[in-house]
Amino acid sequence: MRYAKNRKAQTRARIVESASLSLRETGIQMSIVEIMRAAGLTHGGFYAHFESREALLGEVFETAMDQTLRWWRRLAAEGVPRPGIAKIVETYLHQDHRDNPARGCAVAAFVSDIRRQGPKSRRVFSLKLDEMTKEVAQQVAPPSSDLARQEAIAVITAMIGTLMLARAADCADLSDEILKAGLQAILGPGELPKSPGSPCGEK
Amino acid sequence: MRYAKNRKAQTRARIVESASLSLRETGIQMSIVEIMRAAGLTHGGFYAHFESREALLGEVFETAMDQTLRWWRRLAAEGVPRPGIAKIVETYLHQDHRDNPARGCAVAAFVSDIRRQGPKSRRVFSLKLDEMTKEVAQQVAPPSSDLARQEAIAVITAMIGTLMLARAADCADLSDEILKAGLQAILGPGELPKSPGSPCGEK
DNA sequence: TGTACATCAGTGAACGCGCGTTCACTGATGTAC
DNA sequence: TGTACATCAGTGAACGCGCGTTCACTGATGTAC
Repeated sequence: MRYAKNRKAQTRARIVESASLSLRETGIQMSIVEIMRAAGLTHGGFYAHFESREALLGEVFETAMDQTLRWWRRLAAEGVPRPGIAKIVETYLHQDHRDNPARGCAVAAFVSDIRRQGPKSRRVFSLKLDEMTKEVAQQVAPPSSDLARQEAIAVITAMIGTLMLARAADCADLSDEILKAGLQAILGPGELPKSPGSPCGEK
Repeated sequence: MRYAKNRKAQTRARIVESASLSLRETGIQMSIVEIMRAAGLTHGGFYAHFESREALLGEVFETAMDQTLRWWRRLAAEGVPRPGIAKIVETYLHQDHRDNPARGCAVAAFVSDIRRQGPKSRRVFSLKLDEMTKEVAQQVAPPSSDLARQEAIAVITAMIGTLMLARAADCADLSDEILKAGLQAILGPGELPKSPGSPCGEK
């Protein structure tokens, strides 16, 4: 071997991470040139790591959803002794998350594109979504019932819908109003959240 | 004039309508060739009607959101004497709407793309969204209060989030479960809806 | 009513451009001696 | 330790393709006589 044994794997991971950011920032029309440049490489090297653009996409869907799932788990752990759900929802519907899509929730970033992907990517999406549902179900009370699962789904869809509309709104007033309405609808009219500890999705 | 006076306007409207369908079915990466072919024309004629692809896009955003708004108004009228909101939500979260995005809700079709549009399109989106919020606020009880507006926003975001996730799910079971969870979260655990009168958005 | 003309909505070939993909090459590094 | 060689991750020019856009042309139709 001419290079440290895991050097190629590290480069590959860097490309995936770069693509994960691009996907959430630019959308599914992100280009390979853009991804590779952001990873500090030139576009030609791409095919030493991936068979095609589509192959990368599939992997990025999975990686990004895993990141989001881990983020939620971290938040839930920080949320005790309150129900973990409150910490998740407050962080998710915070302005910092709204304003930083590139490091934010994967689901909100590409839900609308999944419909048009191949069966493999669609499968991965559904499986990861199911994992996320289970995680959230454990944070609502009472956990582990059919009702908890149904509630978890409702919380997830409400969070995602709220975030996407808040991001689409073009003036801060309307956008903040949407965030607040979503927050209160999910958590009830409790005290307003003090600025949460980890403002954004990653790092 | 060599043609009936409103012939050009009719053709133009046909292009917009074709683009409105394409936008919701294919997404924002719809092509001019595709739109014009669906309108029974060839691509070259496009620039006799629109200055650019972007100009068409802006007009289609507005037209499509207007169609959705009118659809909601029709449903609200059909929903009396029950609160009109029930009719809207039940129809919105019905399988027929989920399975026919091309003729369905404009907001769900392109919320995630609005962020990346120019200020004009973003403005139009926010204005139309505000109109939709007002319409829904009139259907919740008690209408015309600040609380009604906040509730209306929550209903809209929940509907959109639910629909988008249901469309992304790759198996019917999960997708139906999402629709049902969204429905119950918004309307409460009432009787399940009998198949609504107008299954889909348009016509 | 019938014919010649003028108009311009719509056609389709052609353009440049950015994209995904390929490929001959390079040059940094590990190995053999 | 020092030198020659082998490897292959990464480079960058080149490719075909589909896209948005342009433009010279056509042909259906309204108007003038």
